[in-house]
This record gives sequence, C-alpha cells and structure tokens, in this order.
Amino acid sequence: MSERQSSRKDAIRNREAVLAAADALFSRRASPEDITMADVAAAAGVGKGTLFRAFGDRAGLLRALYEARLEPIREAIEAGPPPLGPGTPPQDRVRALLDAVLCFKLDNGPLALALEDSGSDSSPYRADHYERWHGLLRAVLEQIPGLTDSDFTAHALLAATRADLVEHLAGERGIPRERMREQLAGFVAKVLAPGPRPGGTAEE
Amino acid sequence: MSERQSSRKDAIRNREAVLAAADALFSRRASPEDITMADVAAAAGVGKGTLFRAFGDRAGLLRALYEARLEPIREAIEAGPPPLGPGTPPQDRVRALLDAVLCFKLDNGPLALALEDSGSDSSPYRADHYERWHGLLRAVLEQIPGLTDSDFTAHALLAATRADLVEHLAGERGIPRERMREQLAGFVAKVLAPGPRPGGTAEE
DNA sequence: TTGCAAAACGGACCCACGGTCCATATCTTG
DNA sequence: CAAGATATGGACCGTGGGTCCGTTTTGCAA
Repeated sequence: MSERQSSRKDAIRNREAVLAAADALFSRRASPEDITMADVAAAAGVGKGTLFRAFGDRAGLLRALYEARLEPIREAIEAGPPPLGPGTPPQDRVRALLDAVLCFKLDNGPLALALEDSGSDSSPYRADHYERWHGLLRAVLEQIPGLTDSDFTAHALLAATRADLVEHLAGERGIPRERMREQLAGFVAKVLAPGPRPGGTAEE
Repeated sequence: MSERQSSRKDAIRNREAVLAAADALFSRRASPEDITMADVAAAAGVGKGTLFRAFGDRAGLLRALYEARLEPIREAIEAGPPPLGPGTPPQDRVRALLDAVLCFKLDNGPLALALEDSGSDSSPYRADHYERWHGLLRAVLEQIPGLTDSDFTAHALLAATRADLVEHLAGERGIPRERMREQLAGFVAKVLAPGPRPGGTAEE
C-alpha cells in the first residue's frame, strides 16, 4: 500500500520524506497559506523539482497527505465494527459517518482547510475523496425508508462539516469539540427524523 | 447610500466605472480566477493604482460588487412583503430566506464563487455579509418553538447554499434551477419539522 | 568491476498576479 | 488665476507556483 512501483528507490525514499515533512509542517499550527512548496522541499531536504515530480502540483501533495491521514477512518468504515462499519442500522451509521468527518476536520484543521481552499480552479466537489464520502453517505441514506432526495441530502449534510466552517466555529468562536459534535448530531437527527409525513409539509 | 463623500467627483466617477466594468466581467461566464485586477482596470479604462485606491484590494472590490447586487434582496428582507419581509411566520420566512440565498447564488455564480474563494486568508465566515445572513437567520430560527441550537442550525442551513456546492450541482451535474429549489426547500422543511421528540435519539 | 543509459535530482529560472509608489495631471477653493 | 490638495496610471516589486536542464544516482549487464 505504501510503495509506488517506481523502479528507483531514491524516488520512493524522497517521496516519503516529502510526505513526512509536509505532514509535520501542516501539523504545526499555522495558516496553510504560510506553507509554501519551497518550505516543504527545504524541510524534506530535497529540491523543488523533486517535489513537483513526485506530486504534480500543490493540490496533488495536499491530496496525498489527506488520503494518508484518512486511511484509518476509511478502513474503519469499510470493514470495521459498528457504528462506523457496515452492518450498522442506516440512521446510526449516518450519524457516525458525519461525526467521523467532523472529528477528522477538527483534528486536521489546517490540512483540510488547505485542501478545500486549493480548489480555486477545481471546486472541492471534484476531489474524489469528496465523491467517496458523498457516494457512501448517499447510499446509506437511501436505505432509510421515507427519505427522499438522498443525493442532495448527502451534499447538504456534508456541507455542515466544511473545513472552514468547522475551523470558524472551533477557532474563532471557541466552541468546544464535544459541544460541536452534539450540535451536529442534533442537526443530523432532525434531518433523519421520520417526519410526521414524509414529503408532506413541503408543498410548493 | 450610493455615494461616497469623497470630495472629488472624478474619484466617484472612476469608482463607478470600475464597479460597472467588474460587474460586466464577472457576468461574462468565466472562471473568477481568470479575471485579474489588471483586467478590471483595463476594462474600466483606469490604472491599477486607481482601482486599488478605490477598493483597497481584490477582496474589497468583490465585496463592493457583491453588496451592490445584494441590495435589492436586502431591501426585500428588511421592509418587503411576505414571505421575505418581516411579519412572516418564522418557518415560512426561513424557507423564503434560504430560497432567496440559493437563487442569488444561482444568478451570481461566478461572483459568489470568487468572493468565497478569496477568503483564503480570511474565511468566508468573517465577511460581514455572512454575519448578516447568519444573524438574521438565527434570529428567525429562534422564534420557532422547540428548536434548539439556532446558531449552529443557521450555519448548517447556510452551508447547504455554499456557492461552490450550488455551482457544482447546477453546472457539473446539470440539476435545473427549480429542482434544486425544491430539494433545498425539502431539506429545510425536514430541519424545521417539529420533531417527534426534540433531542431524543430517534432509534428503533 | 566497470560501462552506460535511463531515471531522478535540485535549484536557478520564469512568469503571472496582487499590491505599492511617485512624478504628473486634475480638481477646488479663495 | 494661483496654489494646495487630491487623484491618476503605469512602471515597478515581492512572492510563490511551476518548469528546465545540466548533473548525479541507480540499475543492469557485460
């Protein structure tokens, strides 16, 4: 899983050095904007050329880092125990999923921010990690009887966990972690709540 | 309200020329990123210095444009007829408010995108137009009995109308305007629906 | 071990863009 | 009309992402 089949070993070594260095830099609390590619290269002890050769561009590096940090959660979702893993009742799983996303953003604030920002040309919605979250969430939502528009609902729920919103609430407004998890859970609950009449009140 | 009390009239004239030119440029379908300050200056027939003197920086220009386009809606909210204006039952008003935001983003895609993106250093959540929307929405939500966490709920609902999401759904996925409005309305309805038990874990 | 081509390196270099500066042109007032 | 105040505009700067290419490393094979 961790090796690219690049033939040469120095390439692999450098790639990992860069990844490690970037990981360290983005963990140190700082505006993601303040970390330049040159910084990363220097921290990794390689030249900029190497860095770009390995990851294509800034977004590529960010993506790689993101995926790496996401790995454990992904595993937990694909084959872990409830409430994250499969075999959980849909409603619980949706809540667990969103809670996991929230916690992830809470823990990886700067990185997530950087990644979502970097989508200046390509919106965050084209990133395939988003596609994965959305696809999974939608699939689970679809199993809940009486719930329509799972596609849009999945988008809307995920939007509530956008990195910059989370960052704003946690950083600027000082809302503590547990409080935010409760609030999100409450929100999700409202959305999932078996309405008095599915589709009833929303008549245009 | 529309004049700055700059003493000199050419300043005012240039300011409006810039505003008009920028408005035109951002209406022409193009990635907001492709429009540089130099472009705007050229289109307005002024020098870059003038442009920066008048608006401070790129974000300032975007903000000014945004506010200008927002003006009608703002009036409709402050003193217009229902369902947008005051004196509307809270639930209806919330729905109308979010529908208005959605329509606005639908109509002003590139500009809204540019503004939200420009928040690389300052998240969109610091912009005071956001504060206004959020404050208003929260206030209205607060009038709905049995609804807790209005602050977070307001954020979460607004998140569902983020410019890049709207853009993605409308552009990439080709979801038609009316469909999206329905979906958002349905989502809002779910959130506002008087839950069977507020705060309870709705489980089997 | 040595030879050699392919692959990777790295940092000088390029360029686009936001933002600044200041000599000059334009107002405004008395 | 003079003179101070104010605005102008485009040359100029710093920064940071991304590229290029001469040099070094690696893998393979003789």
